[in-house]
Amino acid sequence: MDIQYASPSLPDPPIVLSVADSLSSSPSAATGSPEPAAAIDWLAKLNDAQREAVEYGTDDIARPAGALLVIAGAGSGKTNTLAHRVANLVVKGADPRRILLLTFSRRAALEMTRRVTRIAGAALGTRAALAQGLTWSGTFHSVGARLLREYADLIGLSPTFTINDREDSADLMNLVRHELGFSAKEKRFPSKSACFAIYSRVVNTGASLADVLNGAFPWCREWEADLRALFAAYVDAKQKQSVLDYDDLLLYWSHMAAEPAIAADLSGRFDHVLVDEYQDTNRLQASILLALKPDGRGLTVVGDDAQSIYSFRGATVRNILDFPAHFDPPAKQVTLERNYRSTQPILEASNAVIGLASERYTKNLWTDKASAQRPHLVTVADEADQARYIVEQVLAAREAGMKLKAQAVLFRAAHHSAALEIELTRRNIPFVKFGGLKFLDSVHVKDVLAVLRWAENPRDRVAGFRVVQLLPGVGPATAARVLDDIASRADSSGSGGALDAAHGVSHCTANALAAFAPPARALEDWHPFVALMSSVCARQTPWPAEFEMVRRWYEPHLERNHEDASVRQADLVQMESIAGTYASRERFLTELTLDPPDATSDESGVPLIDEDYLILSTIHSAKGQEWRNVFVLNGVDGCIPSDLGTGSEEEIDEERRLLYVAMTRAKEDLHIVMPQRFYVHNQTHLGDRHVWAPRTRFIAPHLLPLFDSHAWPPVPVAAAPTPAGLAAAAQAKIEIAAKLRKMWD
DNA sequence: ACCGATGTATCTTCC
DNA sequence: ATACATCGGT
Repeated sequence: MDIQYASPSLPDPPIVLSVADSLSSSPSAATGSPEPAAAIDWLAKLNDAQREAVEYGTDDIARPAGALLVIAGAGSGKTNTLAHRVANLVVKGADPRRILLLTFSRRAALEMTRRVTRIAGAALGTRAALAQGLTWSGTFHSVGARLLREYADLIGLSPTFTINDREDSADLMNLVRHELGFSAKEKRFPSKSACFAIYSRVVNTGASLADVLNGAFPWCREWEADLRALFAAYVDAKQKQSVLDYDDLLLYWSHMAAEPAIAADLSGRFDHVLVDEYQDTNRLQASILLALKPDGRGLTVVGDDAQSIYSFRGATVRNILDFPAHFDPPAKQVTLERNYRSTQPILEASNAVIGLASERYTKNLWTDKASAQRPHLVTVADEADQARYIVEQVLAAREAGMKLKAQAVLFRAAHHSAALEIELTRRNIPFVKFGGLKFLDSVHVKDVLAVLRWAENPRDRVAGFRVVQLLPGVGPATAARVLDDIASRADSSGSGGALDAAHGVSHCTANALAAFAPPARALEDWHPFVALMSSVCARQTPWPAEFEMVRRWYEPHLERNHEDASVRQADLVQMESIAGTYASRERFLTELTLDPPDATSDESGVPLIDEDYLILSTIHSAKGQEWRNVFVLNGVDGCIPSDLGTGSEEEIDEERRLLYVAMTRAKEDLHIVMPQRFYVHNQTHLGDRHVWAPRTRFIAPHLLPLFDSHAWPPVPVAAAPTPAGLAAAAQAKIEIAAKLRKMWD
C-alpha cells in the first residue's frame, strides 16, 4: 500500500548491497561488472519486439533517447516487458531514485516493483535492494499527492492538506450548493453527485462546461450558469479548507509543472518516466507528462488502445493514438502482438468480438497455444441457475487440480455477483471480491475517519459537519453553527502565516467546542466529545493508540444508530489493526483515500494469503490480471453492454472493449454465462416481474461458430419447454400477480 | 426552528 | 442498501 515496499514476501536474506553501492559504479563499470553473460541471458527470454522495447535508446544511459510508445496487446507480456525495461535501465547505470514509474493502481505498482527487483537482481547477479531505490513508483494520484506536499509552500498550499474521496467531495459540493440556495429552486437542481460528476469531467477532459453538458449531461444544460457559479464556490471552499479532491492532485500537479520556476526543478528530478496503461489516462495526465518531458527524451508509455475502458472518468484513447506525433522526431513505436496467455480458440473469439468495433485497432493478436476447446456460451434459466452452474464448474475444476485462486468470475457491475455470493456462502466456498463498494464507503468507517480527518485538518468542514452530527440532538443547523463558531475564532486569532494557521485552528476547535452551548439533548454527550476532540487535535495520544481512543468514543454512538452494531464494530477493530501499519495519522488518511483496501470477502476480513479462494471481480478491477479459468457473468444485453451505457456509439464501443478485456483474461477456459430471465424489483407500474434478456449484442450471430453453445442444466429434449412457451407462462404470471394487487387498489 | 423518523426513488465502472 | 424528501413531534 505504501509507495516504498519492504517486500516482506520475498524470502531473500537481508539486503547486502545498498543502492548507493550499486550506483557508485559508473555506467561503463556497471556494464562491465558482474557478468555481461548474465545480461545476455536474461534478455534472451524476450521475443524480438519485447527486446526492442526493452533496449530502445538505452545504449548511452546518460543521454536518454526520444519518446517510446509500446502498443502491447492483451497477454503480450506487457508488464514483463516494462519491468525488464526498468531493470535494464538500472542495470545500465540509471539511478532508480530518478526513475518515475506511473501505474494505474497501487497493486500494479507493487507488482512492478517486485518484478524489477527480481529481474535486475538476477541480471546483476546480486540481491541488491534495487526496489528500495525505485522510490517513485505509484499511481498518478499518489505521486501527485507526494509531490504536492513537498512543494506545498511554493504553491500556496497548506502542507497539511487532506484529500477528499468522491463521497466527501460530493458532500462538500452539497454544502456549497446549499449555501448558494440552489437546493431550494422550484425546479430540481442536479443532485450533489451529478454536480460533482460534471465538475470532475470538466477538469479531467479539459473541455468547456458547455461541451461537457452537451455531450454527457444534456439534461443539466439549463443549469449551466448556476453550475458555473457552484463550481467557483466549490473551488473556493476547497482552498479555504485546505482540502483537495482526487482531480486536484492532477490539476495542481499539472499547473505546478507548467510553472517555469518549478518546472525545471520538477522535470530535472527524473531521468526516466515510464507510464503503464496509457490508454486509460486523460488529457490532464498527458499534459503532466508533456510538461515533465517536453521533448520526450526518457519518456516511455505502454498501453493497448483496444483495452481502453475508463472514458467515463475522462480517459481518452486519443492520448495513445496521438502520442507519437507530439514529438519531433515522432516517438518510436513498438507493437507486441504475440499473446502468451490464451489458447487459440479464446483468442480467436476475442479478436472477433473486438473486430466488430467501429474503430480499427492497431494490431491483431496471435498465439501458438493450440486447444480443441472453444469458449463456452452457456444458457441458464436465471441468476440462481447461473450461480449453481458456476459453483459446479468451479468445484469440478478444483477436483481436477485447479486451485480456486486460478479461477475468476468477472462481471460488469459489482452487484451482479449478489446471487453468486449467496450461493458461495451457502456452499462454504471462500471467495474474495474486488471492486464495487469498499468497506471504506460504509457509514461507520466514514464516521471514524471523519473524526481523524477533522483533527488532522481542522478546516475540513465536511469532516467536522459529519462528526458533530454524530451526537444525538445535533442536526445540520446546530452543526453549521458549531463550525461557524470555530471558523470565526480562527479568523480573528490566526492572521499569521499559513504554516502556523493549521495549528492555530486546531486550538480554536477545542476552545470553541468547549465554549459552545449545546442543545439540551446533546448536553450529556458534549463533554466527552470535547475531551476527545481536544485530545486528538493536540495529538496527546500517539498513533495508533489514538485510533483506539476514537473507536471507543464512537462505540455508543454506533450502537445507538445501527441495528447491526456488532458487525460494524468488528470492521472498526479490523481497521485498527490496519491503522497500526502506518507510521502516522497523516499517512494513514492519505494512503487510505488513495488506495482503499479493495477486497471484500464473505467473512469479515480477507482470507490469509496462503488460503485458497475464488476471485470475484468487476471487469474494471480485473485489468492486467489473468486466470486459467474465467467466468463472465450476465453476458446479456442490459448487463454487457450496461443499459446505462448505450447512449452513444462511443459508449457502446467502450462496453465492447470491456467484454474484450474480460474474455482476454482467460488462459485455458472461458465461460460466458447468460441467464435468460431476470427478476426485476420495484417496478413502478407492473410490480416485481421477470424480464427476458437476449444474448449480448457483441456476440453477433455469425460469431457463434467460435463458441461452444449449450444450455445448463442439461435437460431431456422432450421435457424442455420452448422459449415461447416459457414466455407465455411468464406473461400469465405477471398478469395474475397484477390482478391480485389490484384487489387492494 | 430544528431534530429524527418514516416513506420512497435510485442504483456502473475507479484513483 | 442508501439517499433524498416530507412530516410529525419537541
